[in-house]
Amino acid sequence: MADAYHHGDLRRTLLDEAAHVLDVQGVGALSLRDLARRAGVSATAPYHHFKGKADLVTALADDALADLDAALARADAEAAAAGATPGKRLCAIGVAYVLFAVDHPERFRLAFRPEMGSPFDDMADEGLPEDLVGFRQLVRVVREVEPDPDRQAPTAIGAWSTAHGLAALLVDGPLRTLAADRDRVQALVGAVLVAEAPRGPAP
Amino acid sequence: MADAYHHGDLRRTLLDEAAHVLDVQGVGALSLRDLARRAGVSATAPYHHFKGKADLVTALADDALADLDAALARADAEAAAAGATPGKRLCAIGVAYVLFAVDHPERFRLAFRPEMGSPFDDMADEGLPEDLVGFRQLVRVVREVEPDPDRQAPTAIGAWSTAHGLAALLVDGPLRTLAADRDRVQALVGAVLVAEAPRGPAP
DNA sequence: GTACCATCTAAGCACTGTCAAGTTTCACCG
DNA sequence: CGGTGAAACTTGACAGTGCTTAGATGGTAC
Repeated sequence: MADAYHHGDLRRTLLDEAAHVLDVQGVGALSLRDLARRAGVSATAPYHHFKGKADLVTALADDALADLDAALARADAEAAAAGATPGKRLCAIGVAYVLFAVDHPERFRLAFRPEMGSPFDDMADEGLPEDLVGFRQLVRVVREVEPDPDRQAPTAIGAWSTAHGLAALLVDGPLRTLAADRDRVQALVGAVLVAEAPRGPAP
Repeated sequence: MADAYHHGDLRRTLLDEAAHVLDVQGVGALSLRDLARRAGVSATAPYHHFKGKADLVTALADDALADLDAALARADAEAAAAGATPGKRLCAIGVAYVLFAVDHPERFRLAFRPEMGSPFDDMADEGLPEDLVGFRQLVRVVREVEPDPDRQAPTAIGAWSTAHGLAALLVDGPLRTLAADRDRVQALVGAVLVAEAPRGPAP
């Protein structure tokens, strides 16, 4: 079955191996040949499953974005189950966003790094790929927090921007030294999100 | 003077050429050998001015960050000269931040991309390299907007996060399609920054 | 004038992504 | 059961990369 030829599911194996390399060594360490070696196949075997390196990396980025998305959806669902107000749910999503970035910096980076193709390349007119549950929930929650329809878009983009920016500054920017201390990160995220929260109906 | 040997200022030439390649072809297209070729020197000449590729790219990232910083400082100075309130100045800095990212996406990306070394590697305890004028001005303006000392840090980080996040989403994220339309970007930035502005003393 | 030293060159290694052509194996159809 | 076509994989090769080691060059200070 896994007898050299007809490996079984080489595509999946390559992606899994790539995810592992990504997490422990970073994007720069990704090499098709190395991945092939790890999977026990020849150097050119991956070309039967991906158009090239860029294609593989894009698939990996898709997975990474899906992971982030799942984390957001989970956080919102938990908050909702606990009976949180829309404001608190928005906050929970933001915290989950930043914590995901801090916990999986390489995955987070890759999701938003289009140097060889990006998950956002195929976008609907609405501005979001269809299958991003967590983000759709964000938009929905914003709609509850912000009653004025004209201000919903800026509010949603603003909330996302703040969370994303904070995550980026913690992962790649000048706040990097803080990222090691998870408790401090959580406190900081809370403080920032509260300070920047939209002025919707009080919680 | 520029007679093959003792090129004159190879280091500067290489960085300039690199900046050009960066702007028109992206980080991925940067290659030491190519840069050497463009400068008309042998493939290994750059190694007498940089420890390696990572070192050159880091220097380039430093330059990029300095450019961004200068843009911020300029924007704030102009706003201040026009007699803007602290709130408006903060907004002007934010707009300048996002517009810089949209106008020079590759430079912006590189400044916050530590794959081969980052401008933030040598950081003071305060959390910022000393020579970042624009950012120091940001902090100063925040101090005027937010009187409560305990909330100044979160407010400053929040403002920075929002601007940075919005910039990142416009450059690398799902808002990429908007980035082409500069007017729309400007409007969006205004709307978002107003929505997320700290609730300091009214303007 | 000569010794020094920063600057540059030349040759070579190990590695990469990718292409072209050949080989193996499986699934299906008579 | 035997054959056939296609998918999965291999071999071999090419151009390009970063980087190291060893040598050539030329301005500068004694």
